[in-house]
Amino acid sequence: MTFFEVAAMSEAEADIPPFRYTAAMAGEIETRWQNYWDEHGTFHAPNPSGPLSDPDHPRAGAPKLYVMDMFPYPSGQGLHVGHPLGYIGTDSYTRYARMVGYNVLHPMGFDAFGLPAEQYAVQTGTHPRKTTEENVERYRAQLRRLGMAYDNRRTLATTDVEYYRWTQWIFLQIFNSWYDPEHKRARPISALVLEYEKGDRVTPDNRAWEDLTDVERREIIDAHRLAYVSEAPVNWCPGLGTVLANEEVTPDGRSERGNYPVFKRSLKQWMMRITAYGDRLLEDLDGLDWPDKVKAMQRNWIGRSTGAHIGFPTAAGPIHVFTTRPDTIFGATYAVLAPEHALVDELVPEQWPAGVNPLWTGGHATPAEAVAAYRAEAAARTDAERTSESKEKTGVFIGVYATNPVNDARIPVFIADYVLAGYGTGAIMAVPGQDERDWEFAEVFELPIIRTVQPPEGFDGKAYSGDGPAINSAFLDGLNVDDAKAEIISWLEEHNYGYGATTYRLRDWLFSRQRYWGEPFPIVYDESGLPVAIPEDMLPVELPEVDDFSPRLFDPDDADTEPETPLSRKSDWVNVTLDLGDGPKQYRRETNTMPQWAGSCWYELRYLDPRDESSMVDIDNERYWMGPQTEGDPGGVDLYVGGVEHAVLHLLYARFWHKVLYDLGYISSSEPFRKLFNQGYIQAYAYRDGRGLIVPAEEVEERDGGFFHNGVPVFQEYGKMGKGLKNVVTPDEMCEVYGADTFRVYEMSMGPLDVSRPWATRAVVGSQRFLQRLWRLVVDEQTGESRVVDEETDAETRRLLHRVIAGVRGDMEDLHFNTAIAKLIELTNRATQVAPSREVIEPLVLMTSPFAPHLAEELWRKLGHEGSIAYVDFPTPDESQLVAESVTYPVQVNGKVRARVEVPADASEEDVRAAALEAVASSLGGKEPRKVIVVAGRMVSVVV
RNA sequence: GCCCGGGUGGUGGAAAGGCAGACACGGCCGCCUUAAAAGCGGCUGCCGAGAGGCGUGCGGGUUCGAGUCCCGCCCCGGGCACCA
Repeated sequence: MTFFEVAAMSEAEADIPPFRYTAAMAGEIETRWQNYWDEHGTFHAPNPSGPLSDPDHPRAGAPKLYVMDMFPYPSGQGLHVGHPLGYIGTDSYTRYARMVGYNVLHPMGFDAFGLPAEQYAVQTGTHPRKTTEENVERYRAQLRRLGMAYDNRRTLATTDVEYYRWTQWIFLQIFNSWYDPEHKRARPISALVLEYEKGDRVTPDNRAWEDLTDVERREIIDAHRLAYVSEAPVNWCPGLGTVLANEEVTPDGRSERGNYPVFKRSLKQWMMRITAYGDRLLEDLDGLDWPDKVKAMQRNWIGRSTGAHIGFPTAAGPIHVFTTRPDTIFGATYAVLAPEHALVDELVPEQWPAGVNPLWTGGHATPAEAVAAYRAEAAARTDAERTSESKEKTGVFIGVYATNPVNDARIPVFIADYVLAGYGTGAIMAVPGQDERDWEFAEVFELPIIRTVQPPEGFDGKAYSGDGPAINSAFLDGLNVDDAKAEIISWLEEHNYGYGATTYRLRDWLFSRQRYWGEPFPIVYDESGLPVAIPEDMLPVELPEVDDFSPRLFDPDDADTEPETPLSRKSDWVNVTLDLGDGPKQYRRETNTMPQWAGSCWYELRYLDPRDESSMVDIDNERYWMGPQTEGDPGGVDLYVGGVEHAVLHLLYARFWHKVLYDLGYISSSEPFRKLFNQGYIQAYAYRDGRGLIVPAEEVEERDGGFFHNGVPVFQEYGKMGKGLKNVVTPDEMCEVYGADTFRVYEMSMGPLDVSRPWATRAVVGSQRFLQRLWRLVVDEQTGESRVVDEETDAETRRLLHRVIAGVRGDMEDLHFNTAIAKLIELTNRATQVAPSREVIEPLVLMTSPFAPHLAEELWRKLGHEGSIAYVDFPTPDESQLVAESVTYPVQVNGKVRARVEVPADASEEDVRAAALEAVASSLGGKEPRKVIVVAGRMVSVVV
């Protein structure tokens, strides 16, 4: 028998009073109130205008509060108790906010495109839409059972045709825009066309615009679009049959999903020009109320570095390097290209130059052989080997010398795998004196080392990368690093050797996937092979029915394969006749679909105005809920709660789309999420037997400090809740055995919302006892009648009541739900010891309602009120009750507490001092105190 | 290696520089009960019979007073990592 069966049985068989707050009683109350809320639309939030406006709503025109959770992907497993932690947190917080007067918007939706439904479809033939919709319904039912106060009119799933219609519409806005670096914002592509037409902008080859063919013009324009097709190296994953974004590839070169090998291949794919927004995505982080950790991760991912591009002349043309330390150029004693660098083949000479150091040639007869051998060696090395810390620097001389433009020094050119093809220009000037990696390389290959920054006195390291005066650097000597940088950059620009530059680690976002279950692109191709946008009035482009949902899959290790999309096999859909303005013509549809991130890039906007059929969102509604509140405020959702795992991917993409829509004037906020909060995770113990097999966690007993399964010792481990570890506990089981309110209170009282913690079913009973005591304060368990009396409570209880009110309010504002609940328990425990006075019980019920809403509604009724508790004013503390009548001062002698004295709250400092000294007289042993410190209201400290 | 978090009873966790361990789980004792469960009440950081002493990862420091602030370490978790 499982824990839950035992618990359910003992309850059923127990001889309990007829009106006790049991799980069965809770279940009945909870269902009844969930129905009431639905029928009355209790949690509908009024918009200022449009179909969702409601001037008669109790919060119409009130200050607004927009709180959102990261919506879930509805998996086939349903929710476990870890999932709703954040949801219960935001639900409790928003229920509180509603009671203190806010017009609260708190919606919920589903991120429903994605791989699992598609993979299930491939295996079983079930349409992913069917699986997805069933899973969404299951999630909805589970969340409803927990009493979530969502505005259900605003719910959405990214797979709804009416939703992805607008996802496609946004794609078209991005496609039809370009980034104007002069105005530092996106502008309509038509403005760019106009510039070319007027001759304000020159074409790449300087020909006049009117002399270009239509196709040539389109190619020029397409090259500026924020969404564009490019033939570029992408991450091709044969095992998944699709390409992946950089963010979806792990550092060891495998797919984040499925852990298949990923290969760099040049393929034609859709890209989003997120790099154009690099500066703004970086700088605007400063104005966001986000965890520093997440900001740091985004900064790191964007990876902006400023420096210079510098040309180092060679016989075959200049080598362009990027450096963040142009000030050290006098110390550049060699140059390095990435092994794959395109210039290498052009540079390599027939013969080694005379007198070459044999160490540099790798023992090869000619430079060409040395290069080929090194390339083969580098390609065979895994990434892990390549970057392993202990690895000695490798490389090979390619037989040519470049010229250092500042002093005409002849410097050898190497290829080495410590220079990456994908960053900067794929080439560096090596300055061993100031760069640790270059120093190591220089030691291996016996290259000269010249310091150009004076290290501080006593510096005994090798490369010195800190600040200091320049040395050995001609006209830079004596300048500090920053000044030397500025000086050398203007010198380089003046002499045409280089220019100041900024590079980013951030790459453009690979936006197409070779999958079925995603948004189709609103794009067709004409006879020129160039993309043509589907007009907005022809949206949505619906996902067609197909027989085979899978892309073509390959041997995961076979890099030499080509993607084939599921939609491409549907030729009657791919080849289409459309009238796009110049009469019916034949077109070929785009057969890629959008990545799963697309739908979650803008859902915060659609919640605002889900029924708007003429626009994505009405800007008046957007301005009310998300607009900037003060000068310099970026606007956005007031509180966005979710896991830290989305720190880079989702949050960076969503910010990017939001900024494009802002630039184009569709919305008033420049950031989607003003405040971000990362909730912790609930994990659980799992158990393995002697053979290493997982046993069901709920069947394990703990005794004598050990764990046993059917009497056999097992070993405890800790991890994510999941089928694999056989340690899943579901909210449905919790509702069954304890009721939703108990479950909610338990999750909120376990600890602070942002801390991860282990699940402990057996501890849930503490929350149930709390709610049962609260219930008993109001309801006679034998008769079901109210026990509450109208007499005032005693003075001490009254002071506690107001202290609790003040404390709970503060805790709620700070999302400190665990301490708020502790205070409510304290008040409840006090209230059970005195007469059940309405003066105490009503505010107690109100304060408990954000956490245990069904129970609170029920008790509010029993206290004689009508309607819902949802919009009743939250209790306000009586300030006069917050000052105690008397204060107990601990008295310290030399830092140790030796006595306590109770004095009237208004006692003077002298009186407190006198009382304290008298109380510790014996501890002083007749010695005269050297110093007596009285901290008003706190304590007395005596020093002898 | 670098950048963030975090180390408090048997457990989850509380503590504007001011009584360390609120609240809860578990444990022990008691009431109720033929009995058990539920419920209710009491005790529960460690050492000590007690008086008392010791206690917030370790070592220093500032302070009348440090879990909290400063310096140097150790351990755990997360992120990044040859990014020029």
